[in-house]
Amino acid sequence: MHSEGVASRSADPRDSRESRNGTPHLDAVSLAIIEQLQEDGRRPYAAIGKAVGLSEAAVRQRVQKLLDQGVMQIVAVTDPLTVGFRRQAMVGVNVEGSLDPVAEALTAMSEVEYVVMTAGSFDILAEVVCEDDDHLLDVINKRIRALPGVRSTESFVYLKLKKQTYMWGTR
Amino acid sequence: MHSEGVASRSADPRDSRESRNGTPHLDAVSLAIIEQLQEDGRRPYAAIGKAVGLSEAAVRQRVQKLLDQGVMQIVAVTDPLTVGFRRQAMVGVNVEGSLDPVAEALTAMSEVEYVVMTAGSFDILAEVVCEDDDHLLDVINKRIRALPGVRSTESFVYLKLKKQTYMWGTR
DNA sequence: GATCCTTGCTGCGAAATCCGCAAGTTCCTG
DNA sequence: CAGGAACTTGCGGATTTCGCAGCAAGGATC
Repeated sequence: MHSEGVASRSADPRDSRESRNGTPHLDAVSLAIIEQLQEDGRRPYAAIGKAVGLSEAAVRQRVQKLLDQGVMQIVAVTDPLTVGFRRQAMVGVNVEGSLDPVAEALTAMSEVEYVVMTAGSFDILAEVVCEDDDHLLDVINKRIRALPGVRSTESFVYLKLKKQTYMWGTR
Repeated sequence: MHSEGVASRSADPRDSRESRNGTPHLDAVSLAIIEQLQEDGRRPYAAIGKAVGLSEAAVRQRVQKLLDQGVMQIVAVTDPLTVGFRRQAMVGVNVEGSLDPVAEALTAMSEVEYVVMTAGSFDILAEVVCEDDDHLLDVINKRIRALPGVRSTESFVYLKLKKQTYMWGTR
C-alpha cells in the first residue's frame, strides 16, 4: 500500500526498512531509474523522468543519492579480450581456517576482478584477468596459492565468453 | 612508430591489425578514453578530451564508435542483492556432445548473467541471479539440468560478494 | 608523382542539458 | 502539532552536447 504506482507521490526511496547488511531497500521508482541507466548510462535526466514519472530535478537527486550510497555506479564496461587481456580464469579456492583474510588478500590483487564466498565444494571463487599465459600462471601459482590459509585451488581457464550482462532488474 | 604518444596526431584508433575474432585493436588514446569512462561513465567529453589530449568532438566520435562497435558500453551496475535478487550461484556444467547448444540455451535464460566456456573439470560456467531460493532451485534443477546434453551440474551458492570491479585497463 | 578517397581531427555556432536554488505542497513520524 | 523528507515547479546561468564545414594525413590507383 505504500506505492500504488511508479509515479506515486508518496513512494519512499528508501522504503523504510533496511536489509540485514545495512544496504537500503529500493522502491519501484528507483528501480525504474536504474533500469533506464542500465540501458544507457548517459541518458539525460529529463528523459528518465518522463519514463518513470518524476521531474528532472527529482531524478537528478535520486541518481546522485544512489551513486553516493554506492547502490549503483555508472561505468564503461568492455570485453577484456578487446582491451588486451587475453587470459582469464575462474579460480576455486579451498581454505583452512577463516575465509576473510584470504578473501581480503584476493580482493587486494589488481588482477582479480571478482571475489565471492560460496557454499559448495569451493570456499571462494575468484575471477582473474591477465594479459597472457605467463601472467596468469604467475598470479595463480605464485600469488594465490602462496596465501596463508589456502589449502588448494582449481582453475578454469576461459575459452570463450558467451554472455556478459549488466541488466539486473531489466527483465 | 605508429604512436609516439597519447596525443599523437597520427595514432590510428584501429591500430591497423585485427585480432583473431575480428574485434578491432585499440590504440593508446582509445584505451585512455575507456579508462576515463570506467572511472565515471558520465564524464563530459571535454573533460575526457583534456585528459587524453584530444578535442571534444574527437572524443565524442571515438566514444560513439566504440559504442557502435560494441567494444564498450556505458551502463549502470549494481549489487544484485540491493536490487532485490537475494540468491545467486555459479553453476558448473558438464556436457556430453557439443557445447554450443547448451551454451546458447543458457545464454537465452534471463536469470543467467554470465556464460563462459572453460577448460578444466567443468565445460561451462554460468552465473545465475535469482529472487529467492525457490526461484534458484527451479532454474538449476528444472531448467538447466533439463537441457539436452547436460550430463551433470555443480552449484556454488553465493554467500557474500567481496569484490566486483569493472576496471580492466585501469591499473 | 598526381589524383582520389577515406579517416580522423579541429573549430564553431545552436540547441539541449545540467545544476543550484527558492518557494510551496504533501505525507509521514515523533 | 512541529519537524523532516521528498517531490514539484520555475528559473536563470554555466556547461555540455550535437551537427556541420573545413582541413590535414595516409593509402590506393593509375
